[in-house]
Amino acid sequence: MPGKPLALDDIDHRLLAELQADADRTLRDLGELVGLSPSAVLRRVEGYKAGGLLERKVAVLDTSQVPDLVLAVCLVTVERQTPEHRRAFCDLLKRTPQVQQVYDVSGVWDYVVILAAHGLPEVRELAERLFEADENVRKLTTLFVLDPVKTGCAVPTRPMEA
Amino acid sequence: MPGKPLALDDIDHRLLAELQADADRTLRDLGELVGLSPSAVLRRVEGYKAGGLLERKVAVLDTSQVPDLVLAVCLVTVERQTPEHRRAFCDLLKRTPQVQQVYDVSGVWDYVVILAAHGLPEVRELAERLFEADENVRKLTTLFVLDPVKTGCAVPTRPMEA
DNA sequence: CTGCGAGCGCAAAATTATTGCATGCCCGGG
DNA sequence: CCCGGGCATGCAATAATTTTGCGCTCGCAG
Repeated sequence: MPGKPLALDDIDHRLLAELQADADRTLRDLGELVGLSPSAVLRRVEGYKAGGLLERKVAVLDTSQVPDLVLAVCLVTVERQTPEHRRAFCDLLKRTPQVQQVYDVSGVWDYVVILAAHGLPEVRELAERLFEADENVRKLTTLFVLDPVKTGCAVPTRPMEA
Repeated sequence: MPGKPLALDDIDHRLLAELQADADRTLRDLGELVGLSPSAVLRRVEGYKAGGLLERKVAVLDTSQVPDLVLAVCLVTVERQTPEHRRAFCDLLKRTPQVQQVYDVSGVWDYVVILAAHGLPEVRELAERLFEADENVRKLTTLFVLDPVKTGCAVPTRPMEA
């Protein structure tokens, strides 16, 4: 359960931006970057974790170094959106390692799913297992990624300055 | 420049999976997890970095904790794909913090772009600045994210077992 | 059979992350 | 205007973790 005071100052914003860009630095380095002592940085970071803002730290691999890796963007339209179906559908996607991201969206499509598989055959198999086998999925459009121009999950913590 | 021997064994795969799930663990913990001493784990991880497989470690924030954060998936179709335009277009996207991901895709659309902005106005402004202002962008479809069901950048390092 | 080369565990050494503590600052209430 | 109390910080001591050196074992090729 989130819900915390959440009052970030300029240093917090800079710290979060740095951590999202590269979380593999020492507290001392981060401290110098934002003008704070190592212990102060640690206490802030611990605060983010405790408050749930900072979810976790993860390693990011270079997709081009993984042999045969194929990325695909799937646009999915379902028949009817029942709560039960939605839960089952999302749970399956969450449990599937090859499913990188899932977004419930508004508009003509209902879901945008990003897959990361090994070779086209695996993409096809996933598409069948996850979508075509689902009675409730009406339409599926798969866009193959030719080039992952930019990747990451960083989000700006404050509005644009301009 | 990548290009390395790249011969991963079972332990490497498990280690990479663990690091992609949570990179904030000690070498000792990781070692116990895969059955290796801390120093052996370190040497492997250093190897991934040196080979370029492991790009970096990043902090992941809980998007629901960032006030007013709006995610959107943009499907972009361009007029003509010239190398110059492509470079300029991609560079601009790479330099824009609110642009989380960019995929060059095959099919009816040319690019899939994921935006993370503060409030709808910012999304609109970004859409104008990044796409509508570009003479070469012919069509833009924006899908607003109602719920980020699953997020992350983890990729499987080996084919499905089944 | 013998000579590498790769990778490992162990233990020492170097760095870092953590914790305790006293101080300075900002506010709200005498 | 002066007086706490809460809060965040720096510093220094302490606890851990990371990093390095070294000797050993295993698999393979000469």
